[in-house]
Amino acid sequence: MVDIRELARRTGVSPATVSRALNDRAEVSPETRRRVLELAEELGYSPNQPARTLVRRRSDMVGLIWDTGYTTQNQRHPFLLDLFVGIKQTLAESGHHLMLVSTADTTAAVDVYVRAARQHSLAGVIMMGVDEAHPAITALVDSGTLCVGIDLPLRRDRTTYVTSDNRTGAASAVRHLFDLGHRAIATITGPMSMLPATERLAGYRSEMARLGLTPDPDHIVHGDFFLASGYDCAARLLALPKPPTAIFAAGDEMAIGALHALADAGLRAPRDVAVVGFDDIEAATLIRPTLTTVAQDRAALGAGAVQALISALDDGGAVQAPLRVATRLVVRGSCGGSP
Amino acid sequence: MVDIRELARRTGVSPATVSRALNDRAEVSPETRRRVLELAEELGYSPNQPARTLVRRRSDMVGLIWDTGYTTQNQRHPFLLDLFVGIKQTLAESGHHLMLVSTADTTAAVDVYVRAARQHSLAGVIMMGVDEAHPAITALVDSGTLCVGIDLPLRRDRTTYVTSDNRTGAASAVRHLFDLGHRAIATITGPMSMLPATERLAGYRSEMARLGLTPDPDHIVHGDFFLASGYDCAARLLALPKPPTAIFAAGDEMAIGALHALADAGLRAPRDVAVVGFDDIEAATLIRPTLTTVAQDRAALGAGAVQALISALDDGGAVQAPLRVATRLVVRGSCGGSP
DNA sequence: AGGTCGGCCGGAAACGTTTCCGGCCAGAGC
DNA sequence: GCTCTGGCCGGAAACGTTTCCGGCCGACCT
Repeated sequence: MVDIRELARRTGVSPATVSRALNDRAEVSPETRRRVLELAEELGYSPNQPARTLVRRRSDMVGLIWDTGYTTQNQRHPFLLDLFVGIKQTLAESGHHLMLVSTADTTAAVDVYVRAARQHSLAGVIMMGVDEAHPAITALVDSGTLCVGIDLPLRRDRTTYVTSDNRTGAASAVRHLFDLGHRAIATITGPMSMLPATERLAGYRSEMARLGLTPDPDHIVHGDFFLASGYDCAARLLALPKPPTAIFAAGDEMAIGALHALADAGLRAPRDVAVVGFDDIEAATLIRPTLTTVAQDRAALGAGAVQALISALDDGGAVQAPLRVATRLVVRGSCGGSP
Repeated sequence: MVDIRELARRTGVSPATVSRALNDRAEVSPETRRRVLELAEELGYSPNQPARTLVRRRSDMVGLIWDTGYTTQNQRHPFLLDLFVGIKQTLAESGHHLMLVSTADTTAAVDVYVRAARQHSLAGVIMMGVDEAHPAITALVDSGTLCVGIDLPLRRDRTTYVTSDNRTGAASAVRHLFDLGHRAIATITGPMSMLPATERLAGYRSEMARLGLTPDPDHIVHGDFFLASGYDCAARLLALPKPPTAIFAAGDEMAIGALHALADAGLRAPRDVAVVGFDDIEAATLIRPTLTTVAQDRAALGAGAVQALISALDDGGAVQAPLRVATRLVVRGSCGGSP
C-alpha cells in the first residue's frame, strides 16, 4: 500500500509538500504539483482516511440516523429507500460517504448516537423518521454535531430541515378535484403531531378558501397514515348525511384504504367518488384503479438534506432556512381526470 | 474530549495499560482493570475510532454496496429496506457500523468501491442488487476484501452468499395450490440469469414431479419480475387452448400483473384462477384480492449476511457454505385457501 | 546596495491509539 | 541463596496524515 512518504521519496520532495499538492493548496509550485499528482495516479495512491480524520478531526462521512422500529412497524416512510438514493448520490458528488449508525436496543440509543458521532468524528448527521423529542436526538444536537432533519423540524437554533412543499401539494390536489367539478371535497389527514400532516391540512384549508368553498366540518377527519385508518375514515365520510364527492387523503396508504371502503360500500372510484392521495408510493400504480396522487420528489429531499449539510459545513456551521422541495400532481385513474 | 492518556494520568498507570484494560487483554491485573473501567465510565470516555483503525488496520465498519440505478429503475429489491434493518440490527449487536459506499457515476464505480474499502480499512463488504460480473465487483473481490453477497452467487472461492430457500418456497406454493385441488398449475418465472429465478423454477419443477404432475410446457413462461411482464405472461396463459387454473408467479409484482390480466379478461381470482406470488411486498396487502405469497424473511437475510461476515472475520477469512434462509407461505385472498 | 516581501519548501510535532520489547518483582525449584 | 518463570507493567515506536514554524532565494522597492 503506497503512502504519502513513498510519493515523497519518488518525487524527491518532502511529505509535507506531497500533502499540499494532493490537497490542492496554494503553497506549491505548479510543476511540483503536476509531478506529484502524476505519480499518485500512476501508483494508484489513495489517502488513508482514518489517518486523515485523526489529524483533521473531521471525517469524510456523514451519519444517518433513522429509527428502525419506527419505520418498519409503522411504515411511516414507504419511500425511505428513494431518500437513500438521493442522499447517496449527492453525497458521492461531494466525496463523502454515509455511515448508518446502528443501535441494538433503542433504550441505549442515546449513548450510541452521540458516541458514534464523536468516535468517528462525523462531519454531520442526517436524521429522519425519528422522534424529535427523544433524548437521544436532543443530546446529539446539544453535543454540537451538525444535524439536518428530513420531515423533521429539529431545534431551529442549531439545525435545519428539509421537507416537501406540503401546502402547495395539498392545494394542487384540491384544485384538481375542483377543476373536475367537485365541490364537496373532504380530507383525511394525519396526526397533528406530524409536520407533514399539519401542513397538508393547512394547504387543503387555504385552497378551499381560495376557491370560495367552506368545507363541511364533518369533512375533515383524522387518520394515522395507515391503511386501516383510511378505510375507517372513508367509511365514516360515506355514512354522512351529506357525503363528499371527493376525498383528498394526506397519505397514499390512507387513500388506498379509502378506495377499499368505497368498494365495500358498493361505490366505484372515480365514477362515484374521486380519491387523491399524497406520496406516490409504489403501490399507487399497482392497484386498480391506479391512484392519482401528489408525488414527493424523494430523491430531491435526500439531495436537499445533503446539500444543506455540506453548505453548513463550509459556512462553519451556520444555520439555514428550512428547505422545501416541490411536489408534483400525478393524475391517474382514481379521480377521473384522464386515463 | 477525554483520551486514553487522561485516563492513564488519573489512574496512575501507563497509556499502554489503560489500552490493555479497555480491550480486555489478559496482561493486566483485575484490580487495575476495574479502576480503569470505572474511571472510563465516569468520564464518559469513548475511543477514537480513526486512531484505532489506523494502527489496527481494520475499522469497525463494514461496507454496503448496492447499485442505485439497478435498484430504483428495476425495483429489483422491493424490500431492500427490510434488509437494511436486518443488517443494521445484527451489526449493532457485534459493535459494528455500516458504511454505504456511494459512487456518483457507475462507470467510475470500479475505483470508488475498491478505494473506499481500502481507504477506510473496511472490515468487510456486503453487496446486493449488483451485477456480479461487473469489473468493479470482481476487482473488489480480487483486492482481498472480505465479501458476502445477498441473492448474489459471488466467486465461491473467496466469498460466500446468503439467499432465501427459493426451492422449498416455490415448492410450498405449488403444494398449496395442489391441496386446493388445482392440477393445471402454470408458473411465471424470471430471467434465468438471476439466481432466485432459476431456483424458484427448479422448486416448481421438482414439486410438480413429486406430486405426479407433468407441467404443460406452455405453462412455463418467462417474465422479468416487473408488473407488465406478469400481465403479458398471464394474458398469454389465459389465451391458451388449455389455460391453467392456477398460476405461481416467481415475484409479487408479476403476480399482481397477472391479477390485472385476469380482471381485464373478465375473470376473477380466486374463483376462476388462483394466483400465488413470491416475496411478500407491501402491496400484497394493499390490493384486492390480497395476495397469497411466499414470504421471504428479509430481516433474517440481512442478519445472515452480517453473521457470515463476522464469523469469517473471526476465522481469519475462511470461506463458508452459502446460507439459505427459510421462507413462509402466507395465504391470503388470491387463491381461495382461506379468507 | 541593502532591506523586505512573497513564493516555495522541509523538519518536526502533532492526532489517539496499539503493540513490541524489555524490566521489575515475587515466588517456585534446585 | 541463586536462577528461572510468569504476572504485571512502562517506554517508546509505530500507524499515515496534516500543519505549524521557520528557512531559503529571487525579485522588487527605495
